[in-house]
Amino acid sequence: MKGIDQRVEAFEGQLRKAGLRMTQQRRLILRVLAEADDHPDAKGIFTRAFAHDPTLSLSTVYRTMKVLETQGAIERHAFEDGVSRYEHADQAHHDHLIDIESGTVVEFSSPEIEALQAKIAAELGYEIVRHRLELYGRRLPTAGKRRKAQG
Amino acid sequence: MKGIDQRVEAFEGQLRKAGLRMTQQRRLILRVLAEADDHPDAKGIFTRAFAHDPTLSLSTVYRTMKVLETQGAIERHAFEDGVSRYEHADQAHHDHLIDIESGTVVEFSSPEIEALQAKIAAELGYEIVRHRLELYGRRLPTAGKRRKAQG
DNA sequence: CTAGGTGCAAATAGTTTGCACGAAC
DNA sequence: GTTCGTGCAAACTATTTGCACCTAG
Repeated sequence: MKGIDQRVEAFEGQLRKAGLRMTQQRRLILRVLAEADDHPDAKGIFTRAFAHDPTLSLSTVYRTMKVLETQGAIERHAFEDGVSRYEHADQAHHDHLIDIESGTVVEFSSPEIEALQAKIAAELGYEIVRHRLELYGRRLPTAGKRRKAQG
Repeated sequence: MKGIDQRVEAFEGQLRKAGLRMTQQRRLILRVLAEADDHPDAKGIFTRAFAHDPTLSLSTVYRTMKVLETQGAIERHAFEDGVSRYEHADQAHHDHLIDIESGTVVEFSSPEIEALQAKIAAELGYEIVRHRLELYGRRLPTAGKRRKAQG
């Protein structure tokens, strides 16, 4: 897991490399994204950034998100609630499990599932460009000690 | 695969059982849905139905879709384009592969993937209520003869 | 008859865009 | 000094809703 500052620098590097300007607004939004460990939507990002710069506008957030998505610096997800949610893309690919009661998003990854997806697609005559896998579930009433699946 | 009329009757039965009225508009929308072998959005359904009854309104389509979804008679999907797309639910569960060039939607199902999903969720302490799996791909340049995966 | 359904228009919610001004390079 | 980016307000798209009228049961 990268540190916040490294992540902001990485974002900045991506923008510069693409010949884009590093404005105060973008720097601020980048920092908010780097600090986020959840999947905020545009308004959420705006709210957090607005606290540091009350002149920021929501349009700028949307425009910045679009730029960053194009650069591949962030990923946009559209969960069931209909709004676009974002997360920085400096991490390994993963899918999401959404707690239907609390809205909590848990990340996981499964190479086995990925492999099966590729196989199925190939059988249908397709090559997968990207995919979306979301599990919507309810917390199991367990005694305790569970840990994060990874692998 | 059920016939169109049987499907319309099934829809009608579901509505009646729920104590809801069978109006001309609903009958028409039901027929459009029963005849659809794709995944139309509200406007698409409206357009097809409107051809048979120019007094129909888009609001009625939306309201009807909501009722049908509540009854479990149809399924609503939100693919990447952002709009809600619908399909009748009188078929076995399946997921979708979307051709990113043509927009064509191919259906498939994989018990292996479903099993893995359940396993992963359980490891995270969750029970799956529903899920969403969409593959976005490009057609492979093949010589020919491929068939629908089903397994 | 009368509760539920419909059409229309207006309201929402999320997101995008035109324009004039300001800032990064 | 140019060009790109920003704020604001207005536009847009998908969907929902209030209201008066209509119709299925």
